Amino acid sequence: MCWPTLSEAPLGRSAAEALAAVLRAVADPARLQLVSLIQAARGGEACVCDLVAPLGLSQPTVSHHLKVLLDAGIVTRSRRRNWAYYRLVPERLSALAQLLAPSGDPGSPARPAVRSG
Amino acid sequence: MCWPTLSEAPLGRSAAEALAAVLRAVADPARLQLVSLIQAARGGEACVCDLVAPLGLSQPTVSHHLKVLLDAGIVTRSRRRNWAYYRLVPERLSALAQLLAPSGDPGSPARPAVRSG
DNA sequence: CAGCGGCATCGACACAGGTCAATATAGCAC
DNA sequence: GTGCTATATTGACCTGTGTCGATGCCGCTG
Repeated sequence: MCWPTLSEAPLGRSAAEALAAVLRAVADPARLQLVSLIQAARGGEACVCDLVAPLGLSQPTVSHHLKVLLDAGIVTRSRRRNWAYYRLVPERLSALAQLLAPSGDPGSPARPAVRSG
Repeated sequence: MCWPTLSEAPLGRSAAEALAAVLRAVADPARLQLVSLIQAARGGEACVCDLVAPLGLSQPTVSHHLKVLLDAGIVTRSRRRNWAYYRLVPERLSALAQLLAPSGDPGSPARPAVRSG
């Protein structure tokens, strides 16, 4: 998927809503911890049973957060035996990062202020 | 400000909440449009009167969204005459992007999956 | 077949947050 | 001073959502 350029044209309403929907998926402490835990997990994947304890939330709540991340395309799910393994989609996070700061350089702003009028 | 590494150690609760607070500031369609409009504005700054019409929201609502961005450090405010001029802080957005995808390369994931799981 | 473990869904609750109308504040013109 | 313009704040409403307990579904075990 290719989002419609945060910093080029003045973002339309629907484009802004689509981008905001994905950002809202990661704008939650529990889901940020889930992303961090999944990424740090051995093999780059983790099942729900390994995620409930570190978060200190109930199992249904963890499942809910994982579904939000799944619907946003941040993670993928694969069922093996009785367990559901979640895995990150790094391209999605990279694409999101690109939209926030296309240049990616903290030292060279994408749009420097005009200095001589 | 330096946030505590999304993808290294398994993010603690308070660290996740701090990061989520800043992400929540930009995870809103109106505020994304504001960021886009301010960045595209001449001189890199815009006053409230120029932002109300494109957003199609009331003036108090636009002021509210600008305050959220201001409190999150996404924009700065400077008053001249009767107008309040808002300007982006590109470092803040870049720092946020770095946290989401430290590598920044969509083609080279930060943590490749081990194959002998 | 019955039983059990892992995960998802449902229903309900409480709180956060986006929106507006009304009002307040600050600076300029007269 | 009064009045006007630009912006910020307040109060209220209503939707969205994070949370849990209870329950349902699925696959494995015996």
